[in-house]
Amino acid sequence: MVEKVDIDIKMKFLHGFSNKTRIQILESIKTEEKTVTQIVDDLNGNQSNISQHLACLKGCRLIVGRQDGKYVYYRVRNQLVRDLLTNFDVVLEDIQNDIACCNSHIYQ
Amino acid sequence: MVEKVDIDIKMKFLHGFSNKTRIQILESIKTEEKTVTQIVDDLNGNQSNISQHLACLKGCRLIVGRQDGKYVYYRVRNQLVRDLLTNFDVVLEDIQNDIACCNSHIYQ
DNA sequence: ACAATATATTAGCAATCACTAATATGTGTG
DNA sequence: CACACATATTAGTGATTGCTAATATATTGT
Repeated sequence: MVEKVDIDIKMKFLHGFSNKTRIQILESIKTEEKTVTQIVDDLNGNQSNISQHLACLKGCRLIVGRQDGKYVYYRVRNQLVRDLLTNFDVVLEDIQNDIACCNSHIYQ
Repeated sequence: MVEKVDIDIKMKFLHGFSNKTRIQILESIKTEEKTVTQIVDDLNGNQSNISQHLACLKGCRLIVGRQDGKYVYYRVRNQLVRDLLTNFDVVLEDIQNDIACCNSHIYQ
């Protein structure tokens, strides 16, 4: 049974998924925690930019960080969030199949 | 098994969830199809605005519309998308519980 | 064909967002 | 303490987004 959720908290949460860099970060740390530098290298990104998106994802409660010496390791919050990320791909695969079979659809 | 999905198509898809009005539309038609006017009334929204978001959601492949006379009925694409919407609430409930128990967390 | 209703589209503007560069903070090491 | 490295923060700017109002298109009934 799913309880009522506040729409504004929900939007803050969903905001986490609305940017390509953030999605790439989530995918990068979906199965293993990584330091900021590792993520920056992974995405071939800008350190400042990645740090900002990490702060955003942390604010959205999608990831958690732990400090270890001079490194900060980030990981996806928990299995529920990982499942949600997988669920995106499941739905997307379904959509892509549909687009593939029915070329009468105009993909805007 | 989940296949590779194109990141840009994925972002287009996820864009559908990044706006409060669009989420409200999705929730409004999650279990039953509705006309544009019904949705406008439901959300107490602006007709032009809602139409634009409906076009966006259709482009994201999250909803489908069918014309019946002078009405257009919109509904959530399929069960997979409905499940995804439910999944949002499941994860969110978990996050809210966590915020509720651990007030040492600063919710920015 | 005309009026009424339903929906879509367009244009313009204000608000939000994402990026870069520069700088600040924090942590370990010689 | 000074230096190197890791990460965070800030400010500024260009791009994207979402809203409203106005208008266009489509469908039905008379």
